Amino acid sequence: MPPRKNSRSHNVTIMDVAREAGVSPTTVSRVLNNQDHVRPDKRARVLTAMTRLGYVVNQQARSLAGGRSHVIGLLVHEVGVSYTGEIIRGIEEELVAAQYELMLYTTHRRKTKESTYVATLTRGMTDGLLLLLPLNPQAYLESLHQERFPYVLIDHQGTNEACPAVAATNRQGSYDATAYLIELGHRRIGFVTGEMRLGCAVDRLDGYKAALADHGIAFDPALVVEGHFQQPDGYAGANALLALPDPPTAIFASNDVSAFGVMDAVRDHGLRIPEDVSVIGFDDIPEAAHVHPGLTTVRQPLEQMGRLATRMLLRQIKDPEYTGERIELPTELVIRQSCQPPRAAREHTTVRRKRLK
Amino acid sequence: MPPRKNSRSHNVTIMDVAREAGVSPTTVSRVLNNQDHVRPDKRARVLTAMTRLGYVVNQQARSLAGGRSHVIGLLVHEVGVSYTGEIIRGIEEELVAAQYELMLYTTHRRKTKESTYVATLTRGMTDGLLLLLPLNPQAYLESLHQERFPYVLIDHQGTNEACPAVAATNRQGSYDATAYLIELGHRRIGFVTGEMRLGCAVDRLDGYKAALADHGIAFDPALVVEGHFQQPDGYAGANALLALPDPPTAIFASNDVSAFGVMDAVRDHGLRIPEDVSVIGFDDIPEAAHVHPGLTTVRQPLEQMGRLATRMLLRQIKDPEYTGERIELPTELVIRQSCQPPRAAREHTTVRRKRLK
DNA sequence: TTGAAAGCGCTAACAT
DNA sequence: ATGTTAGCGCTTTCAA
Repeated sequence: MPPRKNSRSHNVTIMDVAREAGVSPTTVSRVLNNQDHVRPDKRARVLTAMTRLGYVVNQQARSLAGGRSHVIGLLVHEVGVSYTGEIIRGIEEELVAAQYELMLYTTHRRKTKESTYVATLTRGMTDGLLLLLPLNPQAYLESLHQERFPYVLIDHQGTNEACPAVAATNRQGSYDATAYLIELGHRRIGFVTGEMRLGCAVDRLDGYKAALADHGIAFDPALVVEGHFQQPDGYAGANALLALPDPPTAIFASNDVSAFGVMDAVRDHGLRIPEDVSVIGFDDIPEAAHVHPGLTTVRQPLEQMGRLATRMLLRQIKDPEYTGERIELPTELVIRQSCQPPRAAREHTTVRRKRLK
Repeated sequence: MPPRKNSRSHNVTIMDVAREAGVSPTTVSRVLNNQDHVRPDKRARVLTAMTRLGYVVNQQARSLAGGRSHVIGLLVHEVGVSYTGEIIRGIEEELVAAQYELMLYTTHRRKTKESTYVATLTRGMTDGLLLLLPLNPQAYLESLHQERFPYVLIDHQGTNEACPAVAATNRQGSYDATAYLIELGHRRIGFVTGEMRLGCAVDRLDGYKAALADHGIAFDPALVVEGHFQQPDGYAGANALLALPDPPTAIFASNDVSAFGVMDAVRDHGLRIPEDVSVIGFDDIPEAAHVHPGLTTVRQPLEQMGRLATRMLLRQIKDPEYTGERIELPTELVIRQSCQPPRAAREHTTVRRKRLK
């Protein structure tokens, strides 16, 4: 049996490559790192030797010697949801291009105090950190900032600090969705909030209120129910909304997942979507297109957010001068089949049409 | 400004700890690795020194020196779906206990040939690999096996090789679900398959057929439609099934996600669940409980599968003699609200009841 | 443009 | 039970 890998067996090292190519290990290292001061022909010889020998760089040694680890960490709250999946897809794409690997950390994993946690993360294992929608990033940020460790916040703009982050135009997106509903003729629009400790949830509620105000519709607190971005929240919220003496003709859920809950509740009330109640979501996760009727929603460019954040992080890693920036990507209203004018407006339209004839 | 971490700044090393504790670096290393032959009092002194100095182990150095990297890799086909999320949850739990980190690899990321890919994975970065439902694991397995690199297959039993794997009793689970439907009185049961290149999909179809046969119901190929575990497959499949001259009274989807598609289709036909059509799924992902009506399904212990696989992998890493095993975890029928006896049977029951009176 | 040499922080023989 | 020593594979001064 061949010796087990990772034991004391001999791997192909830059020494071997150097010998094969007739150069020094240093030169091989230079080629490896795409540095200058290597004559093209030597570079070529090194490259050939590498492929011939099947050389694979040892990241451990590389980073131990003071180079980069070529690994970035992703601190994520919840894996296994489309929202996260889409963002990771974007991250991975950039990482492949940059020859980087991804270390996955879930926030709920440890009970140890944050400082130690971050210390572990930053201690050589990774060159930088991507923080995906952390509930309370302050704990990490402080330590990260102090150590001048590269990081980028994804979809988190609620903090006052001027830290590197990429998010979407939550307020505007929410405004657009609400305005769309209003323009369809809806006047009583229910709203299911997201986790209000999150900036994006607050922004979405703000956008809703702003659109109402701009269209001269009084804000009715009774039409707002609190949720936490989960499907059951949408279900419960819509049930409450539909039980109102004067129920809404449309319901806006702060994310697609809770919109699915809303759809279930509407149907459980024996009502149809969109004939009886219009439903609109936020995010445009893949399921939004797969559900029936197709969910009209506000598209967040999740994948692109992941990409941009990664690019920003990578740039920080390469260039210590660059400290990142705050980017807001535009949202976009994706119209599918879950919304239409309310009954009253439709009848009105019919009447008008008849008159026109 | 403090120097940027990971640059040439001085980190606390075992040398520092050794000095502080008045022992040799080796002893510190022994404490670090929970090895024997260290007197309790010295161990205590080392531990104190560590916390006092805020020592954090450097994994890179550790694995470079021939020890373990304390990282395992997870090769996953699709992140961002509950199925994967649940399994990862289980993996993480075990990893935390073992002080291991998780490296995430997605199968679609690279176009480079598999051998190089695996070489990269196995080259020191990770101590072992978890393969989550790879479509064609052969490419990896061969190389892995050859290098005697620790790995465990999760939810993949279709290969003939006797390789370490943990899966669920797909065939039995499917049998149970079908039998349940039959016992409710259903005779025409539609079946939406999964991705048939996957062993688990084949097993589930087998279980369906076996249950039919055992209950003296002829297998009708017209009642089986092919899918790929996706929601639109369930939708299309159910549409086809319901358009049949003699449509099924119940539909069994090979996984919950496609069952959601089935539910949509049933409702789009103006039919109710479970009054008109019963629907049953497979997996028991969290959404199955959040949907309305609650989806009756076959529970796969996903989280536990992740845990067991991880434990098996960790054991392989620690003990080179142990080469792993094949484990099948039992599935369990979770009854919610999406199934009930078919109309005919219900009427029949009513009649019988009346007679009994 | 190239190479020699000195570590990075740790583990693992091999002493003792 | 503990310490000494020699690397692991690479990057990085520094010198040529």
